[in-house]
Amino acid sequence: METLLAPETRTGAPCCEPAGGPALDAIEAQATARVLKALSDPNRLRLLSIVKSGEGGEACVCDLTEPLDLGQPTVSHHLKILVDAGLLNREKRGTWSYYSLVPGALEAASQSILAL
Amino acid sequence: METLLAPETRTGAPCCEPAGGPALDAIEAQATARVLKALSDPNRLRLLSIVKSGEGGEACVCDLTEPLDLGQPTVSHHLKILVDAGLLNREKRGTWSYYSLVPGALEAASQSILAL
DNA sequence: GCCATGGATTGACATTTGTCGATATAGATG
DNA sequence: CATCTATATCGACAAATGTCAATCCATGGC
Repeated sequence: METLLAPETRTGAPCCEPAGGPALDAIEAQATARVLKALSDPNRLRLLSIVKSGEGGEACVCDLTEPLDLGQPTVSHHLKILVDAGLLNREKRGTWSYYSLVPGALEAASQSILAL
Repeated sequence: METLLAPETRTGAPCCEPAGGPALDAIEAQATARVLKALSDPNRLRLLSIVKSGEGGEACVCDLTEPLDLGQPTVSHHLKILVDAGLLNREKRGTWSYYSLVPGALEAASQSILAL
């Protein structure tokens, strides 16, 4: 369940690969696609957005169910997908589960597109 | 690394909402998800990568079928999805169809993640 | 005109995905 | 303990997705 996205499987360089690099192989493509697939649903994008703009950068499920107009099990399911993709963090405090962005995860996903 | 270049699809404000900006609405989320969904398949990522690193930034279907180990109809299908998403351009020259990246499209997709 | 070739389209099929209702679990509260 | 509340998980189901084989459409060469 450790599906954290590989930060720089491409090159050792931290950024800015020049044009003309070799095309990605099947393994890299699959890893990148796994994260982008988690981002490819409108409701999950809204979840991330709400969490990001939430108080203290976090939100609990009860804050997320109503604005999306989805059932609680469905929201929980989407949140699990985002956690599994390494994009969200879950912290349980009392009865509530608080979700927050994994620092740098969205930036890494963004970079993976530019690195094509 | 501020959320720059939020296109005018966002709010009336031109740019740079502070951290507490409003979350995306359903319409924006759907539009962003449509592009990211096109990017959420490993074979399509490889197609984009091969096209990008191809001679003159373009490639025809015959160049793409073999490295992906997929049938020609399947490759054509994926290419259509990428064209429909506004990521690839198709130009027919003679018998061949040449595909090339739409300038700025990948950068825009990348930004749409940061703009969450 | 006829045929070969590159590519798009169609139809079918198995797999995955998004959603919901029902149920289970875990912490708080009486 | 009994119960309520917030979440997670399970089972089901319709819809979407990725793939292939077969077929159709253009274009170029004879």
